[in-house]
Amino acid sequence: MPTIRDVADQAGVHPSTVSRVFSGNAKISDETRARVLSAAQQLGFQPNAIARSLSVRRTETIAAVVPHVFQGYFEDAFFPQVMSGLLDAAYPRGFRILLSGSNSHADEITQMFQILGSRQADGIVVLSTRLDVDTVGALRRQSTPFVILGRPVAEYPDICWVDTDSERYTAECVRYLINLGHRRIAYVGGDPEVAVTRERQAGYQRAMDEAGLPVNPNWIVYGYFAENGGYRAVHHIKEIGETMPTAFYAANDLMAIGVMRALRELDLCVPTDVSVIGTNDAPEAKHIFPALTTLRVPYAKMATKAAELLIDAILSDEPATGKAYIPSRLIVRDSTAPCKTSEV
Amino acid sequence: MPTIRDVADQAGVHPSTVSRVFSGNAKISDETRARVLSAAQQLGFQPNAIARSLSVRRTETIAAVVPHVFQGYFEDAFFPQVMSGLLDAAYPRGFRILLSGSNSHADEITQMFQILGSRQADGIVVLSTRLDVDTVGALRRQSTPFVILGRPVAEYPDICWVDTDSERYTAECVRYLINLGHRRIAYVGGDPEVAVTRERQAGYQRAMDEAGLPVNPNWIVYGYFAENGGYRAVHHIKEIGETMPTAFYAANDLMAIGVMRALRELDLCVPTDVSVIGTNDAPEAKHIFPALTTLRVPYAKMATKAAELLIDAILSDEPATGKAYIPSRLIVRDSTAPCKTSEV
DNA sequence: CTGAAAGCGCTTACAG
DNA sequence: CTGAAAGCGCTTACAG
Repeated sequence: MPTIRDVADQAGVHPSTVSRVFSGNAKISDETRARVLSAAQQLGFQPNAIARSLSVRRTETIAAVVPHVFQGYFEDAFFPQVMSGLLDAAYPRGFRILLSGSNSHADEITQMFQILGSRQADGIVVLSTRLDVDTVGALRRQSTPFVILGRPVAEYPDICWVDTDSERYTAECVRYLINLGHRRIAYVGGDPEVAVTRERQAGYQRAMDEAGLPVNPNWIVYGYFAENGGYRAVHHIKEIGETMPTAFYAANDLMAIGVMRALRELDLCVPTDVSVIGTNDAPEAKHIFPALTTLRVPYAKMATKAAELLIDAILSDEPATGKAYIPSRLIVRDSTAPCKTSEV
Repeated sequence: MPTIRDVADQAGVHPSTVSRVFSGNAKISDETRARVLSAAQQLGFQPNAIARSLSVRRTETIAAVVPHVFQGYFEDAFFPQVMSGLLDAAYPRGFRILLSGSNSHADEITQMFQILGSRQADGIVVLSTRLDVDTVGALRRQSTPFVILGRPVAEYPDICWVDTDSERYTAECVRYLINLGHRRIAYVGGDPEVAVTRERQAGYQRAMDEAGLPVNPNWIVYGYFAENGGYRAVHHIKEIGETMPTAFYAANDLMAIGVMRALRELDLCVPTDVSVIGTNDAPEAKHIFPALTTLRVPYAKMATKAAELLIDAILSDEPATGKAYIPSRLIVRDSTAPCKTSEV
């Protein structure tokens, strides 16, 4: 491949001049520019991005490491929406996305620090939700900017994150059910180790408390974000001899779909007998029967905002700052209806 | 950030020695290695990947440009499956994925050649299905390895691609319907500009021809891969006064879902009155009612194979070669049944 | 506006 | 096994 030196020779100028016409911002006479450009054209020259990166200490790349996760991760709405959002922010700013895989949660962290330490990217958006205090602390101690998608459990003043207010919006969902007359409402959470599971649970608890409704511990079940987990949650409640709740809030749509499958087996009709609300507004939510009422979480927007904050930080040569909540929205479809009965 | 030189000073050795302990393959005395490692540890040194890349002329990165596509692209199975497949191949080989956006089909090509020409990655997997002869020709003329996901229309002997045999597997689907007794079968294609649309149509035609069944041109409709497109296909057939086919093959699941929605409006029951086969086995296919019989296209496997061929080429310093078809598989669920009537 | 030189942080062939 | 030097292909402060 031709280098800047080949072009310089061909055009009869110094390599630095060639560099100047390609980096754009320097003053170059029209005549010189034309000579350089035509020489470059003839030789098929394109500047080597790696050499440029080394010199300017910027790669115009932001990184993300893809979490090591449950089977079906790539069937969920989260990943593609996040990618879409990152590209939306990066592309118009001339940045690209560098993706790394990982094969365990520990390796995920390793990969992050690898990319950061080896300066393979100018910044990183952290997709992992399970950052412990150590990891966040280590992230702050290094100098490459980062922003976390999801509020980390440890609150540092100077950390940058973007999230949706899970507690608040789950509370809104549960309030919606309560306003429909439901009093026995179940919460089907994801992995209890994950922060968002606890946040949503807190929202559920809050809405129930505010309405003065008792929460039966048996109504709180963890389905680990799997269809099967939602399915089993219903059967679990049934098996321990509990009266069936008249409404379920599930922390993702897959689990909500599992809940509906189990209810069908028990000859309980959705929404006539039981109401169900899911979370995420996955593609299947609107195609399922009955169409699923769900809390739409704006992953793409969150990722866009995260990438914007990150790129701003990179361009200004400062650590990323700012904390942002992006609103979620309840999408009412056909899986929710007024409660038939009013006894507790 | 500390450099190799800082570590060398600290350890009292030459920078080249530090380089050798970090690049791994050189013989270094245990004592020297220990000194270097401890110096590196103290300083928090990690080798700069960009400097290394410039020196060894390898980035350990493969690129892909995300096509500029219809709204809903990121809700489809294609993109996440491909990403998953690329990561599956790249990660264990120590490669990362570099992603670029694009804002038009032309720009997609531009971005590709940008990445290739600027050597920002060691190779590229081409996701675009609309490569014309010029583009493929230009790709061959440059020296960075590439592999195309999807067989390009122009057949070059030395080009590397991975695909599924769309014609063959669509023919199998149609044959399955024919064996169920269906004789009036409609084909709902995607964008007729896209090669796969024509390949599947050829498969449809072939299966019909082999069975000696007439193909009514009115049964061939293009739904542009959208739910609405499938929906309109059915109404279109109805409106022009055509007898309704007893079976539909749709080139993706979204369109199949649209077909089912339209049939429901016409009070035609799936599968009792009409059978429907979709394509891709999108996540919603198994959750929809009735569960959709569909041709599962192994995008993840295709992408893995593509990335493997690409990385092999990179490591051997040769252009990528080989052509591979990955088998698709018909997943029979509840949207297909024997034909009630046997008149044509 | 253009040239000459030093530098970005590594690697590696060549000596010893 | 280790050092000294040249090189990977750019950029940019310094002169003029």
